[in-house]
Amino acid sequence: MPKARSSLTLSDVAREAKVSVTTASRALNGLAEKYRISPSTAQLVRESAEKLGFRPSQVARSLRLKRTGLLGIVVPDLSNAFFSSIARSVTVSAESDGFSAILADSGGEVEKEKDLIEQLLARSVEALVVCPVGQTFQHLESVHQQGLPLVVVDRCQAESEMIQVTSDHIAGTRQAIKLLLENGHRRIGVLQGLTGTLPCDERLQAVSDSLAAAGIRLDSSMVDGDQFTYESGYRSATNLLTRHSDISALFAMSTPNAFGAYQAAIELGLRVPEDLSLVCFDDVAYADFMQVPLTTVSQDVPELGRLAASLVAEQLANGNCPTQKLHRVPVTLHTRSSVGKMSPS
Amino acid sequence: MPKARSSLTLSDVAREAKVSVTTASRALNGLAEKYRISPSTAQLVRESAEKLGFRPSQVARSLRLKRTGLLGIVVPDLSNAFFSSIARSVTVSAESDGFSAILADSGGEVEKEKDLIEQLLARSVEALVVCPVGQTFQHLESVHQQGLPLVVVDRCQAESEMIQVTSDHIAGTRQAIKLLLENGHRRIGVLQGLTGTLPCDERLQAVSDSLAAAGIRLDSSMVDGDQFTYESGYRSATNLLTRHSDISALFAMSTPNAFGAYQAAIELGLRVPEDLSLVCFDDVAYADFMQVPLTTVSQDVPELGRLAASLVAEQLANGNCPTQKLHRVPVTLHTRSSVGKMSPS
DNA sequence: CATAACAGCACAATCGATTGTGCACAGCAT
DNA sequence: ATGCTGTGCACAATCGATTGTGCTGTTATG
Repeated sequence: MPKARSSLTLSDVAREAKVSVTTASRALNGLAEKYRISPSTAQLVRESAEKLGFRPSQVARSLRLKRTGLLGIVVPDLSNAFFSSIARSVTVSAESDGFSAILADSGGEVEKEKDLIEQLLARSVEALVVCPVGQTFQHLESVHQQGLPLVVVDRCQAESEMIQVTSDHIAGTRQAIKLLLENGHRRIGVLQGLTGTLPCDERLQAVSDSLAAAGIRLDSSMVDGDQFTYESGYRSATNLLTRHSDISALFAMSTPNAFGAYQAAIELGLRVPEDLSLVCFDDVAYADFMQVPLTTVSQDVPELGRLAASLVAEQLANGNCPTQKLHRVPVTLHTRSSVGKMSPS
Repeated sequence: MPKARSSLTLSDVAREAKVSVTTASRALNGLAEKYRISPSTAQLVRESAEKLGFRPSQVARSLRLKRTGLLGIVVPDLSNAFFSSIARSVTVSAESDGFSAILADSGGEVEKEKDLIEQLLARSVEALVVCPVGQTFQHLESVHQQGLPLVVVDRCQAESEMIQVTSDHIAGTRQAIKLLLENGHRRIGVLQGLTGTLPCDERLQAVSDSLAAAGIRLDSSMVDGDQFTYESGYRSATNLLTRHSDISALFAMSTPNAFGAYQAAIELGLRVPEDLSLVCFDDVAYADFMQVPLTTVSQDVPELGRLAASLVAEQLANGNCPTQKLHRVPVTLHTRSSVGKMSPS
């Protein structure tokens, strides 16, 4: 019965096998041949280790080998399905590469994020996957310049040498706006997420460009909101819809934004999609069971995580940066019933 | 400009300040008085450290101090909102206690779970929070007996000396069944989750007891399913509803189970709640925006995590086990519209 | 003037594992 | 009998930080 006492060290195994720690170490690490340990001795060591239930201290190995086998993940909010899904794919990938993942939740605060990254560096993580709060990047650039493998996910920074992964916000937004235009909508409002972040900025720009291509100018009074939250969606939708009674469609930058808008519409006596069409970025769980199944531009979230993990693995293996810096993951338009044809007024 | 080169050690700081490593260590750890380091020297050391951007190696400290400041968390599926929410509260609590959390995803496989726990032990985590797959506990008992602070969450084991946290499944189930009975339902089917787990078993027993108290016997043919998944819910609901055409209500053990059942009902031409009432354990995001807002028994998931974290903290602080072993967190019945009155046939 | 008393700091061992190198002994040839 | 080649294993340094104890110089006291 291998009672793994926590204080079981290699020297215990060595004593049991009546050999030196050196020999024990080599036998257990499969270096018997290289260091001419006789097969019988090696076998004896392995049996002793097994018998005692020995498990080498990763702390000691880490110190000696300068390899911790640790990966750091920082996300703004683990209770958000988007981030927990990323955390999951990164964690699982890391595990299959023999790494363990330290997960940290920044709560959406930049200062906390900096703090957590410092802590992770102090723990000698070998790589870092960060979903940054997204409005400052200095601390991340600095990590990158120190040569630590780093992958930024989702809220990237335009113009950077860092390895980054995010969705194809522009293509996704274009598809959504195209759908609205095809259904006759000309007065389209935008519910923004956290401003200053790349996903938000790119989507807004793409809305503007798509509309411009159709000869429509996106007035800034048609844009509102500043968070990816339900509350922000509710407030900004209320603002837009009361300010412009002719708005026939809303483009929401997140699912919570969209539900906030939906609630606002209900309270204003507007029916979806009859009086107001709604499209949003990010998918909804059980969308088909909603009162009004939302048309969405869904991101391939697991793929974002997997790609991030494989980019980390690549850097760890090759020791150098991949040449491509900014990686885009395709998105998918899910057409459901929240978009209606504009009634000829 | 504190360029934190990864290979910056205490001896670099010592050299910069022209003192010994010993003195540098003591100055930086606030032990200046205890070891009679002059205030000016201490100040000098601190400034040198600051100037160089020194960050002590946690690996080396861990080895020397036998304290890693690491906490292990194991969950079956991080992409499941229930577990990611638990992971979040545990992680956040750990962070505020100066710990870092290593998160591991067992994918619902017992063998993987064992493996991951072994790895965490090898990394010298100081405590473990585990949401086990839930059908075997030997490996967990063994960890507990080794004296490592361990808290089991959700799928507990009845009759154990381990510290465990779970919801009050019995009270929750009673409320749900009471609601159904009050609405005149007598033929109630049960959609089971993973059998052999405490949540599943307790809920089933509670259904049986509640019905018995009303003079109704729960026949085993009224119970079906074996997973907490959508598919299991769909299959078992289809089975039950085709087998017993007189079933007027279903008690589902999870949200996915309930949605599977809802889909099955639709396909069988049954309306909810007119033809079939539906209650489930676990809450739904945006429940009010569903076609049929589900009546649920919602668990206080963040509280499960917080309680687990505080039980860990207590063990870490006192070095001894809390006297109460099995902790129950209250649940809340959310009455929505998926339960209807039984029409007098 | 001598010596105790104390302030201020450094030496060296330690945590547990890894690794370059050296030592002892066997077998073989000269 | 001496030297040489291998085989099989152990010594000791190392990773970076912590800590009990010892050493040096200054000041105070008799």
